[in-house]
Amino acid sequence: MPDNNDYKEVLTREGIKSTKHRKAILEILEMAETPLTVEEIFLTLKEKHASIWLSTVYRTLEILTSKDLVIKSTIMGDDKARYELNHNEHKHHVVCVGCHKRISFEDCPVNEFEKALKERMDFDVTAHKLEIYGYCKDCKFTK
Amino acid sequence: MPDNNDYKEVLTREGIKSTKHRKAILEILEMAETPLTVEEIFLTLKEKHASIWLSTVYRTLEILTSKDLVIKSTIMGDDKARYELNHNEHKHHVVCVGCHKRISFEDCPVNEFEKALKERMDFDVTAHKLEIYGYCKDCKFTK
DNA sequence: TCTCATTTGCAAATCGTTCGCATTTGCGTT
DNA sequence: AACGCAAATGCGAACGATTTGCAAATGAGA
Ligand SMILES: [Mn+2]
Ligand SMILES: [Mn+2]
Ligand SMILES: [Zn+2]
Ligand SMILES: [Zn+2]
Repeated sequence: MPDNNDYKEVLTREGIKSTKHRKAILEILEMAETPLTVEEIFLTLKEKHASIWLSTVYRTLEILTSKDLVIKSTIMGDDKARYELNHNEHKHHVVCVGCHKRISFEDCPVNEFEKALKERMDFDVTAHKLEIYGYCKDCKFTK
Repeated sequence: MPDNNDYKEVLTREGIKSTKHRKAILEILEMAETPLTVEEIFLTLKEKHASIWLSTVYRTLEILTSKDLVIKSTIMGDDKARYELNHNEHKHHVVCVGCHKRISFEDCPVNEFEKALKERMDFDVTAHKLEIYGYCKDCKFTK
């Protein structure tokens, strides 16, 4: 749980200004245990009596994403984007379609496969997106 | 390349009416070699001098998707949905971020992994989404 | 402290998608 | 073949997430 100064350093390193909004948004993402929507972040800021505009939240998340400090994603059948802090770990999620719980895992089965793609079709992989859907142990009986 | 009657049969089997719009859209998806956006489908219909409204294309694709005749998807960093015929094969795509070429593959590395999830966290998998990004052999030198 | 590019406030626009409602059409029944 | 009705479509307006334009405020180096 870094304090404000840590974020200031991070932002400066990326060549962008350290502002109160940017630090506040990074803090909120740090606290979150699941990826948040723009609106969720916006409302959390409001709860903390911050005076901020929705478009500023959008612009902030956009630049933080471009600097790879934040990861943007969208889950199946959901129109709004979600954002989470980039901890630079390679992980994916299992999503319960019953209760919308998200459980992450780090032993990605795709890594190995990518090497084969390089061989097979001379394709240089730079990223991949994987998400698994189904019913968690609490929801399996209600499906 | 089925003729109109084949689609009529399919639509009837799903309990929905066989209309000229629905058959035309299924035909367009049949011809396509990549998933199409709603607008692309709409414009193709217009080229064929069809008199149809955009909202009808949306509604048609929605019902065809709900009947599992069509698959809806969105690719990273793209706001519009894309649709393709469901051939009931388990496949994924490698997408070139240079030229947007899509190459499908069927030897999915996730299938095995899903069994492990069942053991590890008692999670019943119903689906998964996997997409791999990078540079194809024609684009690797221009990146 | 001064300067200037960057960031934000604020409001309006954009754009893919959905909705409402009147009219038309497909299809099972007479 | 004509009939009746639920389903599908025409048409336009609304919606909701996101983007954009521009003037005012602010952070960071000189
Ligand atoms: Mn992975
Ligand atoms: Mn798969
Ligand atoms: Zn669950
Ligand atoms: Zn390419």
